[in-house]
Amino acid sequence: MKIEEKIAAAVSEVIKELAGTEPEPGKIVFQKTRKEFRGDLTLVVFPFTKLLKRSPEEVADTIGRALVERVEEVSEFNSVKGFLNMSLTGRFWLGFLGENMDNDKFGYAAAETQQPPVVVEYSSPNTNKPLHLGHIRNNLLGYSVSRLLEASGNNVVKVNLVNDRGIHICKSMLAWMKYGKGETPQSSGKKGDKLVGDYYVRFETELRRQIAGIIEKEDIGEDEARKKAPLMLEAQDLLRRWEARDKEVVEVWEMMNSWVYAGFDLTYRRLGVDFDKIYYESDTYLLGRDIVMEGLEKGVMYKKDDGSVWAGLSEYKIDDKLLLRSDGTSVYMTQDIGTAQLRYDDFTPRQMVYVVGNEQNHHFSVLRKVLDKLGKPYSDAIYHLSYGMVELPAGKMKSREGTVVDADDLMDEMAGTAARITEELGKTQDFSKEEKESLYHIIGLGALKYFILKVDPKKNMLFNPEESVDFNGNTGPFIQYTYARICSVLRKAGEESLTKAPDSLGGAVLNEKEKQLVRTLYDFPAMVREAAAELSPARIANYVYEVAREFNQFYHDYSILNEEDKNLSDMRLCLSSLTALTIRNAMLLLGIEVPERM
RNA sequence: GGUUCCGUAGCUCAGCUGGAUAGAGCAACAGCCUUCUAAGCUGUGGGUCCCAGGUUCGAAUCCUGGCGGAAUCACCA
Repeated sequence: MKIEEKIAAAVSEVIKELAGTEPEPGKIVFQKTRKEFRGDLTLVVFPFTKLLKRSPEEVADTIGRALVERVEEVSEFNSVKGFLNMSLTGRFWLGFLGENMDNDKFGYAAAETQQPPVVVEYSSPNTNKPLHLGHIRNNLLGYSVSRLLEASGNNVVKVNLVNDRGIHICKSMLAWMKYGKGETPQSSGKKGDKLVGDYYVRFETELRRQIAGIIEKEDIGEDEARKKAPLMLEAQDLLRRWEARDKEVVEVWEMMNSWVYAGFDLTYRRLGVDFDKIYYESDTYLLGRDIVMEGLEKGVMYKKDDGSVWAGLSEYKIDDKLLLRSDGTSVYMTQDIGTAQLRYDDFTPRQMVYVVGNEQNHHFSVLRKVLDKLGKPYSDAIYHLSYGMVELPAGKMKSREGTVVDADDLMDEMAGTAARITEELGKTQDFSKEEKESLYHIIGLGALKYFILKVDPKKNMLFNPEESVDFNGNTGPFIQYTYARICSVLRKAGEESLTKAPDSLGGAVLNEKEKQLVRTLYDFPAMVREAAAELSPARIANYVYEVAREFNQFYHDYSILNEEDKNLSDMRLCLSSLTALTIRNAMLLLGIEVPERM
């Protein structure tokens, strides 16, 4: 039983004896005692003053006295204006330390294998352009949330839904067919996704030229001109040929997509994310159409005179949603209906998490309602993890203005900065070339990932390419550095004294700083559960920063290896060891590696 | 216009289901390396928690109404 539960039970007991009735269980909540007061746990007693008909001070004192008497782990208490601060015994904290210092999985719960899984969809790229900063936030969130769910005992299936068909794909295909002269990644040395992206840009450039010409000649609006532009008509024709399985078109499509996938694979690998299953829209969009047709037969959807099929949503006070165009082709919503069904058939998950930007909030709320109308049992299992935009100092990223921050370029820059700073500090003089490269990658990505994940997912965030590459303060490298420092101490201490250490724990007394650190480490398992429940890596990021900061204070103030009292020295080694484990495990939940030297 | 989200120090962000005097980092200034890694530590200055009501013993946090910003409401994805 956790100590909080034990104390809560005792509090409940005391109140029952005095007042005759037990307080509601939810009213007994503990918080960490604030630094300026003495104690480890604080109970707010205001909720009980009415029940006991006494002043907050009296209530706090009464409960405090009873707890010291009845709960052996509670050593003393003080009360300030209705706040009951209690201290736990050194024995309790040292016991916690000894039990966990060797626990590689500290903070992680074992998977409940019987439970149906949670499916997490993330990344979901289009195959017409390379990944950029926005995708990075998506990928990091999706990966981290998956790890969080795993660490709190869930079975998790990570899936990617690749949007590999549609008019946008046809645009880059068309440009390549018209202007490409057979260029391939091999012939040009370009990364496949970059090459295809270049042709997408080329299409847009040529298209704009045509539109401008049409507007000038015919004096019509831009939207109208766009519809008439020959390139646009050709792209639409290409889509129709693709849907008709035209051999030539399908070949080009397969070839260009394979280039893109090779490019994505490299980016994913560098980013450190992966998937258990990849869905392709080209495989699933027809299923959605079938389901919609079923809905039509059952009468939950309706057909307009022009042949288009709609879901009526007036009962939810929102506009009806088109599900099939008048020409019978499907839209984005149709396809998502299909993939939801497929996912349900594949895994019967208890929850389906979609990591998708907040610009699609409306889309997902409609998706749930449509699935509900269709009578699908999994409509409630759909959860849209909606995250905010990544903005640049100049505002939103715009491909037209060339302000898109490319994922590969960004990772290169981060590693480059890591290399420059590390060399300046002279930290890697005895590193081999491979070791250096690996380290700079770890630090550069650590900085990037931490920077992005420490922000609450639902908030928009600002990314300043000039300033964001900070390695001091509340940053990934700071936390990695703390870890490397601890490793250095542990290396010097050697294996033997560390394994012997728990035996001598009994003889040590924790000072305030040490106790504060242990207290923070103690919170880690609960923190993982909370972060998983909220699907918020930011909680872990901010927590692990606090751990690192507290350790550095302790490290600065007290000597570990040069402490003469052997009991103290050993205890501090244990404390350092558990701190390192906590930092490592927390960072791994964020998808961030930690180096043993830096 | 409807809906949803956001608004906390000069800047970037924390602040858990309501709890004590609202916290970090960056930037500025002042200190600390013959001692386990100074990517560190310590200190100083910096706040109308957007505004106004309400609920409560207690509100940055919950409710209502404003103001400001973002997203969305496509036979786009």
